[in-house]
Amino acid sequence: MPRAGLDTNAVVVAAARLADEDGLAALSLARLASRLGVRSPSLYAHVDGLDDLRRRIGSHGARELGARLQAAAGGLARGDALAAVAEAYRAYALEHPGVYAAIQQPSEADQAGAALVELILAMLRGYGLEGDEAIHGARIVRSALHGFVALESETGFRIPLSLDETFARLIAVLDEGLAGLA
Amino acid sequence: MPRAGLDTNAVVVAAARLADEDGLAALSLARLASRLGVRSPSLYAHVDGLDDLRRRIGSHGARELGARLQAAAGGLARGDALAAVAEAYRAYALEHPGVYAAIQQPSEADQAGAALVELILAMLRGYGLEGDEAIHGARIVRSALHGFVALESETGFRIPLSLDETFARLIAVLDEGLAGLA
DNA sequence: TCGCGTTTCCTAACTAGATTAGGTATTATC
DNA sequence: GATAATACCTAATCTAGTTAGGAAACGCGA
Repeated sequence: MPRAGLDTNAVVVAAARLADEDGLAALSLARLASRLGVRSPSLYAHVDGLDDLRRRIGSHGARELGARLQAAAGGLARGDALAAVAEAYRAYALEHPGVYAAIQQPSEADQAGAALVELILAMLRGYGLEGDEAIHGARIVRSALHGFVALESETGFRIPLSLDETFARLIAVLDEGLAGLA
Repeated sequence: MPRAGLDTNAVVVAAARLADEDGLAALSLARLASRLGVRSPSLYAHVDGLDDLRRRIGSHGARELGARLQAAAGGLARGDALAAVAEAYRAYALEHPGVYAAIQQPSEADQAGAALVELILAMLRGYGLEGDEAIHGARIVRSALHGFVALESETGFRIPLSLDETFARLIAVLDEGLAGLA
């Protein structure tokens, strides 16, 4: 019988899709294998178990998210850059909730996560932030964006009131706050 | 042989401790049972399975966190109240990482979560925020606090630079921002 | 084209953990 | 002291992850 023709990348991509559809917690090797038309032990040829798979989804996602943010920020500065990056960040998390959750998992030596921070740091230079102060600023931006997005995608916000408006105000508060830090 | 004398509350409390020690993901009925000196099926007399247990840990935690924040805010207003609540929030999450994670799980009709929002809304009246604007403000505060705390407890911040200082700046940014929203 | 190694994939088997069914013994209540 | 409620147990089932070892497809050089 013919082979499925899988490789590590195909497995990770399919797993990412599955995680986005049903949630990262519902991702299992058994379900992934059946979706790929393969038995679960076969996945071990491409991936070193479930933990490794989740880590790979995370770093795949971090790379993808980084590219999106990079593209969004292109050519813009200060408030415009911040707004564009924030929108792109939120959009990615909503489109890819499972992958986004996987990105958050602690994994050592993840250069993709570091690249995200670099990108934000570059943006903060537009606010006149350098050195330690820029790092504080980047952490604040990440905290705000991650918090909003995590609460939004886990139904943490229950009151029926426009989340778009809340997010716009959050960006405004960050913009002012970063200007104030400099 | 004598009984262990468990009830639902004792099970939930022990589970919360276990979750804080080893992480919510590592919480299993088997480990909990063995810690309680009981076989795992016995837990079903007190709790309706692992999902139910996690939900109970979450609402137990939400109640506890709410009480801490309430106590922290007592008698203070505006920036002082905000700083005290923020510190208490962060301290709780660091002391109880497993329980804090459980609080985030979506569970319908959780009046404890709603109480948290009420508490923040009350605090925002000090900033002159009412109605929809107050709700936006509360969401922003929650986003910032949750984001910081989530990243901190999952080792999301890797650069060696004081997190206390970052947190102080975050509070300052929120304080200014809330004042600006009114 | 043949043979060769590599790689993908398989089945069989083991493990741990959640869960259900049904029974026994302890505790509380009258 | 009898009776009901209820902790708790063992036995058994199910799902999922993982390991071991083998067979078939693929790619490549002779």
